[in-house]
Amino acid sequence: MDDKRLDADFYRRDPMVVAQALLGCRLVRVIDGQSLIGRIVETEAYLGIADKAAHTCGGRRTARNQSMWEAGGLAYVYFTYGMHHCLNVVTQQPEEPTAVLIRAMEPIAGVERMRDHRSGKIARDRLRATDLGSGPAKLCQALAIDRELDGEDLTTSDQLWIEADDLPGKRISRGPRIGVGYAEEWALKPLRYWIRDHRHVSR
DNA sequence: AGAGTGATCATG
DNA sequence: ATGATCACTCTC
Repeated sequence: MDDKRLDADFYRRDPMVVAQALLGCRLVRVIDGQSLIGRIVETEAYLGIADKAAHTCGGRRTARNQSMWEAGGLAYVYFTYGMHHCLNVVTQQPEEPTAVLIRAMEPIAGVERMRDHRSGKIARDRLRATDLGSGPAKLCQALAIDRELDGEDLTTSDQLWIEADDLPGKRISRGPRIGVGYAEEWALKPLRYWIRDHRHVSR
């Protein structure tokens, strides 16, 4: 039953490769014995020390970003803007601090529980299907992902992992990453990937 | 287009 | 200690 779980070899590759390979895969979050599942439809690659948009730019190593310095296959969850969490998967080898940001998902299972988690920000009856996973902080809220899951090993965890899957006939688009305007020449590099024309992509 | 929000980090 | 920043979201 676990044969589709992505293993360490999947994650220990170039983040640009992993970012594209993750499109269509299933993100699984188990909470209180219930499985919440979303299909990944949008990602961004962060290329490490040289990447001026990455948290590890210039070799920065802090308490927050420590997970990015570990081996590929861990979760890197960070907190920002005083209220939002975002989920990354760590890629490559230890001391190669690269990662892929999960930017959007299509809710697949446990949708009512996701709505519960998202209610409060938006009144429950105003929540549309695309309000559950069409952004990195929205999907973390829907899946109840916070810093407690930072450093979680996605290859062995019973709370959070990713399974191989595909969307037959999907087309991949790419473009500049969102929200990294400060990153100078790195701001415009096409390191954001998404499934073309998919409803649940952000923006 | 602007506000909200507080952990995080570089500075000193 | 302090101040600036922020891989975002919501509402206007």
